[in-house]
Amino acid sequence: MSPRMSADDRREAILQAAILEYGRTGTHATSTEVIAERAGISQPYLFRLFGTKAELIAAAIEHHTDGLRAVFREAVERRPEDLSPLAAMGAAYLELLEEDPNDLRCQLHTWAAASDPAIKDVAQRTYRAVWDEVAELSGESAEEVRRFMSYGMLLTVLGALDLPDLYGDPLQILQEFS
Amino acid sequence: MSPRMSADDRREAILQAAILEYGRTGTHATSTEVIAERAGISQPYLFRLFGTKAELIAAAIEHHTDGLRAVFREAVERRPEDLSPLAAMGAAYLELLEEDPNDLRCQLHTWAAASDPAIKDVAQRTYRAVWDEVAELSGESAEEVRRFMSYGMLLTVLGALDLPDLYGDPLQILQEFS
DNA sequence: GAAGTTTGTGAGTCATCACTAACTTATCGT
DNA sequence: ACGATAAGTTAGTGATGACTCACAAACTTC
Repeated sequence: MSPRMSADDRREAILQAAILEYGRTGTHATSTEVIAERAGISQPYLFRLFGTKAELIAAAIEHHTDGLRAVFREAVERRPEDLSPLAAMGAAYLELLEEDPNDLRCQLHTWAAASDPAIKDVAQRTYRAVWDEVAELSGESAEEVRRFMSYGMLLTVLGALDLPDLYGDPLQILQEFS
Repeated sequence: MSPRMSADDRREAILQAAILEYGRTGTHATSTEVIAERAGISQPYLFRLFGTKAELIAAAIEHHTDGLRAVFREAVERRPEDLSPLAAMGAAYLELLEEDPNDLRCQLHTWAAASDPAIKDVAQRTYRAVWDEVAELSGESAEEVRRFMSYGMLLTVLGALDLPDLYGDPLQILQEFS
């Protein structure tokens, strides 16, 4: 009757659905029901594939971070010659934010939920992974990387709050890294 | 039998309890039950005083922001002569973070939950209030204020994630604002 | 000291949610 | 064709949580 999928493909579909809903509402306000619905399966099957909700969320966070790192890598690889790696990553991040404000809200939810032991580990690991990736791709000093990350945090928060006017002119900020 | 309190005092006590629990676990993972328990009253009475959970949380957020702004104001007023207002506020923020990491996590939860219409308004208003307060107390340019806020965001996130090593030497950062 | 007001509680309701058990149905190797 | 396995569902269960109702006990006022 219904078209079937390999378990791996289905897991992938579920992760995408989970990231979407997680970005909108965070761990505790997101039911496994709505994730399953968005993924096009019944809710019990989700538990068969991921065991518990906590494991699903952890996997979704990890998956989301992988995506972000890939975006950074591609941005640096495909940047025009006159652009610094940091400026390229900054521009890519800005684009992500404009495309879908809920996507980057995933990170905010993860950081906030880091006091929950079920999240803390993934939260720390993924954040450090992004930081390290930025450091490596840019090749800049620790201070410069920190400055970049701090503007990233600001952007993320202002994006989540929908207060773009406080950010002033994004392009001006980007130029600081070029 | 039990010692009584004026409704206003009780409201204040509940708000403090709410802030504490909210900082630990966020809106949806915090039950009105545990807030009531911490405030020393029954859970139904909490609803009598605040109407709904959403209103209670909104009030708690507002209250928490008032506290933060007061800390900034006092830090600036009582600073030694050779310290800039921004450096004084930065030092005060660092102290807050060391005293109680959960306290500043309130903000993270609020920003993340801003996609919820019940929170969005308070989230925007309180964030802008802090920003404006910093701008006014410091008297610095928009760019400098933004730089300060961005380091604040970074600090908040690293504090919540318990990754102090990524912050490098906090004092070095503070000197950038002196 | 009684009437009225304010502070408070105990017991319950209804919805939601993470998770399970038992049962189908498609797909694939042989 | 057929048995095995992998993909999927329906119908629950027990716990929790926001919120209500009816009632009790403390202050206040005259």
